[in-house]
Amino acid sequence: MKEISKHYDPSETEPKWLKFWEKNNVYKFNPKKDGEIFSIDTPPPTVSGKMHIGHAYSYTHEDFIARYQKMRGKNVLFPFGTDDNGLPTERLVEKLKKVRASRMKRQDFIDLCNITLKEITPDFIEDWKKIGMSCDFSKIYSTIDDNCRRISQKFFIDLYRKQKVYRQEAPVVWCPHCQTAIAQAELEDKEAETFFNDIVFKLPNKKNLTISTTRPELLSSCVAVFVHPDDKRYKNIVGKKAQVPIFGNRVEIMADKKVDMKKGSGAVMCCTFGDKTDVEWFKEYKLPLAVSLDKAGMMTEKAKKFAGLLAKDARTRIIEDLKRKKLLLEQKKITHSLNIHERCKTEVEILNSEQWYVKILDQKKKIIELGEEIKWHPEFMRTRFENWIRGLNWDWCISRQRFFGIPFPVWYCAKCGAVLLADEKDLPIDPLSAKPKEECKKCGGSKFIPERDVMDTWATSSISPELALQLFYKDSEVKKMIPMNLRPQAHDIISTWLFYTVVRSQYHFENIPWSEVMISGHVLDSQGRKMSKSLGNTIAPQSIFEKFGADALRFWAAGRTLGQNINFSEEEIQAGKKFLTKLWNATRFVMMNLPKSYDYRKLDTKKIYPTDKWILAELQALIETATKSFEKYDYSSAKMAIEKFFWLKLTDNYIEIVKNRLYEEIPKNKKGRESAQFTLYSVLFALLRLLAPFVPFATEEIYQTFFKSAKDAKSIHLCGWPEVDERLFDKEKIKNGKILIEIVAAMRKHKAERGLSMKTELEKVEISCDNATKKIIKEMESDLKAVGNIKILKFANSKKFSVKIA
RNA sequence: GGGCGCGUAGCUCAGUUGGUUAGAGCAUCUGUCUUACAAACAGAGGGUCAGAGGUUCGAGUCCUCUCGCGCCCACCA
Repeated sequence: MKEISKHYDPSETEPKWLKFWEKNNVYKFNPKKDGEIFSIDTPPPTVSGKMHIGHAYSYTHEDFIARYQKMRGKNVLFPFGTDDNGLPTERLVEKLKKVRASRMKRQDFIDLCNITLKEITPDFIEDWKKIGMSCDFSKIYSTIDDNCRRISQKFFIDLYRKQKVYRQEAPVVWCPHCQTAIAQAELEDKEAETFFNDIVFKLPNKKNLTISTTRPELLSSCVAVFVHPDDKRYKNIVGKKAQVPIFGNRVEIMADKKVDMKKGSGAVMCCTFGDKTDVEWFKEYKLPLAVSLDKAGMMTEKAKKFAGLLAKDARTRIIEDLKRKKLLLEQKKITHSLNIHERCKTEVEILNSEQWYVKILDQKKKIIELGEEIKWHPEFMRTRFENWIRGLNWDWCISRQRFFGIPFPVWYCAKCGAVLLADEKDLPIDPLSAKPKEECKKCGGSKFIPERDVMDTWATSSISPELALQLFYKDSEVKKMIPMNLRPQAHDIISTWLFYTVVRSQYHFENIPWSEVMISGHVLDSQGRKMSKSLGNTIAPQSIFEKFGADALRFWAAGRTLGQNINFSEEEIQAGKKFLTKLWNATRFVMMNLPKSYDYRKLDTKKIYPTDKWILAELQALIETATKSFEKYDYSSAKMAIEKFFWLKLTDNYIEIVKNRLYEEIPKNKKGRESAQFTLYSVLFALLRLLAPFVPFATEEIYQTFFKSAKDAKSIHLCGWPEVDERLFDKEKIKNGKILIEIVAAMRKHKAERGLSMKTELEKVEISCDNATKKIIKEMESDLKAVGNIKILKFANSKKFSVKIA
């Protein structure tokens, strides 16, 4: 055999096998191929420049499963796509190109987005290949491409026809920075310091009514004052009017149980809109609308002399004004939490505006039930899903007053306002450039106003099963592929992507979108903190590929139970690399001791030595454990079992024990050598296949270098999952191996304690044991004597097992 | 305030339905050039399983409470 390096070098092998897999279509999906289909609704990553370590962590998890299923003989549909429309993409382009969408012509900005995506997407996807994803990369969808626009619009029309989507003017969560409506799921909390201001409202009897507020700038929006119905202090003023300071208008004092008597003065102003309670009161008591903030977060004419100011500045000016007029009694510094927009961290407002909504509030119970039909891994993630649904307060607002997104295929009749939908045959369309082909069905009008809004990015990604399936199936074939087998994703988007997909699937197909979901955790830094750019504790996966290789990274990612967060640790990744070196060297050893073009299938299995039967039994147990674990999506248990077998059983013990049989040149023990050769070869080959889902590059390199002969599968990943050989099935032998290892350990300890070399000859070893144990040891006597270099092996009859060494 | 997860060796984590003396890797210490691997190998030390109570012949594991950490949600006047 030619000289082969003692070290395994991922930087050399990984790019080589990437090319090989692509060239040989190893992961290409053929819908017509035989075998049960296993379909995966791969998360389309949001195009963001570079893959981050969290991606690397959760995408490898799903790849473990995809590769396992493939080796089990399933026809695995593992598609790939990118999510690249909506606000996230707009923000990325604004950052990369240093532009502001709001200051550009609409079409220019859209063009720039498309150009930018073309520039950055290929590099972005490259990292997903580098990490060893076994997706079919030959067909990729992008959520902004023509086909996705078509499907997204088609499904919108479906929602409209099924009356699951409606347009309404109502208070909605609004981001003044992005100048668009957003959904509840896009909110984050932020702790902030502010002042709780005690402000004087005048009562008709000239007495003062103190109102506490953090938002004095909304005074001009005040439409009522509320007190608690049981509050004795205010009993006789309910129904009377209070005068709003500075602005002078009078508003009714009303009683409602939502008021907290203990908070502030126990009297609260209701503005349209300061918070969610204001919205509830507005609706319940049919209060008038008083808008003092515009879509950009600036004061309106309603705020009179404060008009045109930013809310923040208006607050300062109003406070000054109140102070001068002696209408500000006290300012208390408090910390409260407020809602910010997750994309830009701006404090959100509630604004009245016309938006498209998908009905979800009337479906809460149904969606929770659907969640129960899906199998969750881990199970507790379902609770998060249910909690989120129970807490929902708004229907899902899907319209965005933005630019780079999928347009609504809708016009409005200029005369009567009726909605006119585009014809499905014409999709995808942009209502801004296309014109309807018919007249208004309601009034016969022929003038139309196009919808300028675009859809929220989740409105498209929530039909990802269909986007993925359409890469390989016709429109008419999609329905029969639902539910798909698996949705893999991380836990942070249970309330968005996962939830919305269940909703959409129910509306379009009256079915769950997938039968199982697997939810990954996050990567934290070595101290368990969230990784963030501001903390400077992020790790680029690209630097890990370079330093340790993708396999080492994958090995690390397999080390934590599914659903749990993991602390980043370079030492752990180092350990993965060490494992590969060991695997490489163990293989080298085996191959050095095999004849050329060895065919393990030829050996008569009746001639297997007892010691060899032990390791084969261990292998059988391992295959069973690994299979069971993978079926439960518990890849970390599988990995751990494989690792322990390899290191503790195979290399530390079995190989050491049979070495001498292999070294023997004289054919007096030809059978012993052949049995060891057969065992080593078949154990290692099985082990390699068990490891292939975790470390696809290294196992491919080893397979191609040492195992593959002309008639074998062209890749380890096409070799199939190892199976237990019925002829060798004997689990009882595991117990025999335990006895053997115990004796070996005793001899090693004896030598180590005396500082002796492991080669040192032992004059006499005496084993005390019962007759049954003696029989077992006797069977393996020659191996035992050889590994310990024992001159005389003696037995003593005793119920208690012990080893005496002289 | 509610929900979920976590708390096991110095560190990172396993520990299946309760069942001998609680495991692994990293780190530490001692030794070994041993014809796969010295980035290796052999051995050793190291734990009141967060705390308290309970169920049980038996609890890291089941129940109750308390404490600590993390995440999600609510509160936002």
